[in-house]
Formats: sequence, structure tokens, C-alpha cells
Amino acid sequence: MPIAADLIRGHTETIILAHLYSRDSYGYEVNKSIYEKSGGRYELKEATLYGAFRRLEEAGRIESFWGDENTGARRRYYRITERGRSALRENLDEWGDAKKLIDILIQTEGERL
Amino acid sequence: MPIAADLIRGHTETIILAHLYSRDSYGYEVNKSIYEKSGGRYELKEATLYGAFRRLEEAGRIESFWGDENTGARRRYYRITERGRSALRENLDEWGDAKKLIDILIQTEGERL
DNA sequence: TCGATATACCTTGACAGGCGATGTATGTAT
DNA sequence: ATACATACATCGCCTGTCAAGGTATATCGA
Repeated sequence: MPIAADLIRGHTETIILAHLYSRDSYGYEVNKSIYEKSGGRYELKEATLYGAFRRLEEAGRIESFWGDENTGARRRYYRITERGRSALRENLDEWGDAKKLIDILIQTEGERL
Repeated sequence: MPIAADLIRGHTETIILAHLYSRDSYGYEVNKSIYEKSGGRYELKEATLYGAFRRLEEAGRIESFWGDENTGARRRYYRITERGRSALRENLDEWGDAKKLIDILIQTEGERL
């Protein structure tokens, strides 16, 4: 994973919420989607993924239900709640602010790197 | 601190290195500088700051020396090393990549938030 | 002179998120 | 048969952050 995970830390839940905002989904698919969107440069570790799902559900930001596949491995689907959509909006705003702030804080005075 | 510290996490060392790239400095001043550049929205906790200095020095990215003030509290100054400058360049590159990646991963498909 | 405030350093213990490792089970392709 | 992909889940460790506490010097106002 060529992208330092430390830099993504703190965004895991936002990434998941953004995915679920578009459509209901399940763990494996969420992670495949991240992998594809990132051009194979990033994916969540399973322990990270399921830990985030647990926290999000405990916070009432997502709800889960078992899929009704009659073949293949069972899937636990997740659906974003209104609280989740609201949290997503806040997180996106915070990310915009944080991005600007970090850009300011890592500026070096005029020198060329 | 209206900016979520979780989003800055992972950038602490880069922020410090960027400051030291411009000039030698000491802990208190580094933090004041962050406070001012952020318009009062952010500052490092002291435990975080000094912890980062320790890690950076152990990694050979900075060097420290006592200031020669003959008045006021003593200051431990830090100087960035060549290894530190090199690490800074890498971190800035990674930040550029991470920024783009996160922006991609938190996109929602067409819907307006 | 006493207390508050600013400057300046540092450490300890706890916490939270992420991760490596491991385990379970079903289905498909060779 | 065996490997691989799909799909879920947990345990224990590691690391960066933070709250809280501690030390010391200098200044300013009451």
C-alpha cells in the first residue's frame, strides 16, 4: 500500500459513510470499492473495516441487516441513517478546513524543496 | 480547538520539520507559530510536541542543542538535518498524494449534500 | 511582597484507532 | 484435490495523542 495509512487515519469512517451515502453495501464490497477507486493503492485492513462498522453502528450512523442471498457467503449489509448523513456532511466540512490548515502549516518560507 | 486533532494526526512531524526547515527553533516557539499560522484554531498539546521531537531526534531527522540565553527559561533548540530535509520532501509528496486520494474516496456519486 | 501570568521544559499513564494474525464458511475454477 | 475468491469476525499489540502533573525563571500589578 504505497499510501501511508497514517495519513488516511481519521478518514476511515468518512470514507465508509460516503460509500453508503450512494448505496447500501457490505464490508467486502466497500473495501473492493476503495481498492478500485484508489487504483489499487489503498485498501482497509479487515480489522479496521469491521471495527469502523461497529463504531458507526453504535453511534447510530449506520444500520445493518443480513442480505437474502440464497447462494454464496452471507453478507451483512449496511445502510446510512439520517444521523449518518448529517455526520458525513460535518466530516466533509471538517476535511475541507483541515486540508487548508495543513497546507498552511507545512509551508516553508519561500525556499524551494 | 475547532479543528479535529484526528485529522492532523500523522502530520505532526511534517509540520515541525517544515518549521525547522525555515529556521532553527525551540518547542515553545514552534507551537506558538502553529497557533498563529492557524489563526488560533490549532495548537499541539505539549506531550504531543515533545514526543514528536524525541522521535524525530531518535530518527536522526533533527538535532538539539541548548540555547545560550543568560536570562529567562532555558531553551532547547532544534535544527533539521539532511535526513530531516529529505524526510520532509517525502512527507510533502505523500501529503499531495493522500490529499488527492482522500478527495476521491469521499466523493458521493452525483448527489448533493 | 505576594500572586498571577507568560515563558519554557518534561514525564507518566491511559485511551483509541489501526493492524497482524488467525479463525470460520461457502462457492468456483483448474 | 487444491487453490483462490468471497465474506464475516475477533484478539492482542503498537503507536500517537492527550489529560494531568511537575519544575524553573522572569515580569507586572496590587
